[in-house]
Amino acid sequence: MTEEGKPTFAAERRERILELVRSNGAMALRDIASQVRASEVTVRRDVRALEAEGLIDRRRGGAAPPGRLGHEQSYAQKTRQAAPEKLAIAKAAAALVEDDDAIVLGPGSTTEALARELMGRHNLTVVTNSLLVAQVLVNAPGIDVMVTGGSLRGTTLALIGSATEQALAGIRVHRAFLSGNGLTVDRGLSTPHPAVASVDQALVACAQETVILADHTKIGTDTMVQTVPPEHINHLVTDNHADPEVLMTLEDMGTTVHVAVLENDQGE
Amino acid sequence: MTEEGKPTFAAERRERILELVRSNGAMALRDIASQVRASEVTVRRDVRALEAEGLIDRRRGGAAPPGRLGHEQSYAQKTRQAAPEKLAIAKAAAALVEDDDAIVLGPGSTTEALARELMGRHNLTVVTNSLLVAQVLVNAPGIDVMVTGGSLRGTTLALIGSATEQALAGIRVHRAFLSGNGLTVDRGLSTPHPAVASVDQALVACAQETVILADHTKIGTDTMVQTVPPEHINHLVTDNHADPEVLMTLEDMGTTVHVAVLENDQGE
DNA sequence: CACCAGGTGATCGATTATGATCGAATCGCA
DNA sequence: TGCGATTCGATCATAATCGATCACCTGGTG
Repeated sequence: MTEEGKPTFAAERRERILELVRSNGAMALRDIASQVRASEVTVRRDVRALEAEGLIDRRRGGAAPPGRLGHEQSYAQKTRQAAPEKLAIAKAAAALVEDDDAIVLGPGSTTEALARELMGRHNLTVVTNSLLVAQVLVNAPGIDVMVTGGSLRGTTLALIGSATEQALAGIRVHRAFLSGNGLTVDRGLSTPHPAVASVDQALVACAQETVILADHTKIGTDTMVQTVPPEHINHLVTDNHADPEVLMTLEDMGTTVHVAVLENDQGE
Repeated sequence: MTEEGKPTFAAERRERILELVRSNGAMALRDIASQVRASEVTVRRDVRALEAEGLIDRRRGGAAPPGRLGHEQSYAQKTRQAAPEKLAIAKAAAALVEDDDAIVLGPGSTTEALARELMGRHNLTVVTNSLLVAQVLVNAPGIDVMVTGGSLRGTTLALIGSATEQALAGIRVHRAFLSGNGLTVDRGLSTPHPAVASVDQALVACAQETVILADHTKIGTDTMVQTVPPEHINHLVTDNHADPEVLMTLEDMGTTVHVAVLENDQGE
């Protein structure tokens, strides 16, 4: 040694490591060690210290700049988490669908779950503006899927806009299954998005009966635009955590309420 | 020179896999492995982990972007067929799309690849009857996706039927990009399915210009129903394995022929 | 001069990532 | 429907790295 003109103090060496990693991206511990003329053990100690300060990301075999791995949760994962209630509701709602029926399925993870429950049905015609629903049913042998046209909305994979409403204009089906964002006794079903609301109304308009799928988190919530007034709701399918008072009031207004019971009920 | 100073940490490798799959669409496990210089076993583990996070869709033989709209059965077949050619064709065809354009994209894996190439465009309006294409473009920020209505055809995830044609009736766009099953000098573009043919004609009818995407395996093949007569084909994009005689004949008939050249023929 | 303190390097189990292999399951094709 | 081929999952083997402990070196201090 002593070849080094610089007495490599610890702090100085760490600065150098930081610079190296910042400019080179991920680096192997070995390479860092050779660059700063220190043993791997020492560099490992340094990197560990830098990691504690949040200045670096440590990983097996080396180090990398921090913050690179921002894994965002995907839509698919979100739907998986609230699954049990939605599944129960979907199973209950499936009882309202008969063979040889023609129905409308709106967008939403609950209706998507309902679609999955319908897979084995025979001679069913399903009209939907949800690409998710369409995809679920595309391989079901006994089911005809009709997709409405429209502008594709990225967040929900639903079709909306005037083209959607036009496509729905000529269609008449038995029941429409919808799942909005909020449901109250006063204002019925509501959604925060005006264009979605408009389409929801069109979906309802082409069915003889309207079925709302709403888990308890949605009941009592009101959002911006009303889509279905309470007196137009023929059926409501919800879970057993919903407020019984609300349900009774709705029944008084003529809605048939179906309560899906969760089997393994985690207490609260 | 991009030497292998890259340490290839697990986290970086997974990021790379994500990017690969996101930009290339469905990929075979083997190809991913060779791209990231890791064994298939390792890639399988990575893909499994990514799937658990909901960031990727795993399927037999490979991985695909999440979002559920998949080519389940046709996946293996399609990815193996002529992936590099299709990619090259798609890249070439992308040159025919300008910003602020309005175009029609038909169904098919080649048009789907084209859709992927268009991801970065601004102010683009894309009309399609393919749910696959719609799915690809749904997350592109600068692109409006209009989906035609219609009956969902399971094998290709395309919308067909009179509803589709009706939805297209009121639409006028600059160019239509189609990819049929066969293309000959005598009969132009053809497809084995009558209903698909009818929709293809409607797609062409609402565009000022028609662009056909066809790799060499399709050229010279004739199938049941003619969809686009040769004199209506304004542009043909194909690869450099196509029969030059056919191309010249088409050019004599007024078609502008674009030949995509394969750059890297790796690992096949 | 002896001793201590901080930093550094070396060594040794323990842990981890990776790759190979084999039975099982699945797919494609006839 | 059955068969060959492919792919998957699981287990094991290997190699690399990690964490911890110890030894050493250097400089300061009583």
